[in-house]
Amino acid sequence: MTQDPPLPLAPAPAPVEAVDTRFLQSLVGFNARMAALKIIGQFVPRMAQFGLRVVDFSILSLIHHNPGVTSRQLCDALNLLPPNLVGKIGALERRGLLQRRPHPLDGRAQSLLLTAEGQALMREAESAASQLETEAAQALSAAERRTLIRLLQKIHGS
Amino acid sequence: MTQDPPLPLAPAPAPVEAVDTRFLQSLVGFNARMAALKIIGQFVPRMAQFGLRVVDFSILSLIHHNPGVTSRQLCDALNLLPPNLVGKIGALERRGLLQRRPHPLDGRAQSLLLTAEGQALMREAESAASQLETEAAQALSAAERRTLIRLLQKIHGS
DNA sequence: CCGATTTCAGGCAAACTGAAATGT
DNA sequence: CACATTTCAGTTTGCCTGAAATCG
Repeated sequence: MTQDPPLPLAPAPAPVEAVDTRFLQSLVGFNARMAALKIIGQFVPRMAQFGLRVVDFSILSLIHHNPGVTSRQLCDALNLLPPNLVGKIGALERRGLLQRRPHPLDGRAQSLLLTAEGQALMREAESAASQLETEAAQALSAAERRTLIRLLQKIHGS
Repeated sequence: MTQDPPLPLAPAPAPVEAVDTRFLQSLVGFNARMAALKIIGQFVPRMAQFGLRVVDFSILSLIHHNPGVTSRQLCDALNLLPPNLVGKIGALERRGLLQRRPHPLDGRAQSLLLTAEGQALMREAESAASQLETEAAQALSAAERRTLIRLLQKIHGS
């Protein structure tokens, strides 16, 4: 069983001056991922000022605007798995930012809501998020930003 | 040191019927991330048929269209760190999909190019990717898809 | 001598799987 | 009894930092 050494396929690969990314850039998924990484890259240090990760901000924001929401509902809205949410909720509770309460209708579930401290933190954090939004999408006009959000929602909301 | 039991802040949290996600949906980053996750979620099983992860597909696609490209150029184009790329390149080389060659101008770098097997695989994989693209963005017209890609590139290309 | 490219080694955080406890 | 919600334990994966080797 002699194994052939891999044959030289091209005579001599000329150095690549600029990488041609046209095929990948023709895919919506590639562009959406790159754009998300860029914006989130700017988002991370802002939220770090509040001691929050991006996912923590998402969780607290949903609880902020939906007092009494359950863990299951958060998992559905944020595309998280229940075991991953447990630790995050626990950490945020130990920091005194949210509370767990028995659910009024379903004894299995827990109602989540922000403490006064959590509400104060989220007012600042959401203000910072909205401000960052205008900077991150600085390359876009207001109309373009609205169009972009509408088209993105057509994808992940379908 | 008596620790106060967390005060009941709201009288009694009423059950949340539908989660209000309007604030998060006002952020470009949130929508871009959710859309990317949805599309990539459809992308993963397709690429698994070729034994490829999404990042492997991106790497092989760039080498396919840029024979002779270096690892450093791939890292810049795909937002990867060099230590993370080494193992992936090595695995793809052991599978016989690509080759490493000495760079003609820079002795530190390596020229990467696909083997005949790698080229055949990527012809099929890229065809599947293009086909999936039309299905994933089914909710969008051709004009909307072009607009979406253009706006996303305005963000991650700036 | 300094910087860039590639590579390896170790540590850290996040993800999924499986299963148990509780309640519908 | 079947199912849903929450939680815990174990495993795996991936990402990042630090440093070595090679070369410009």
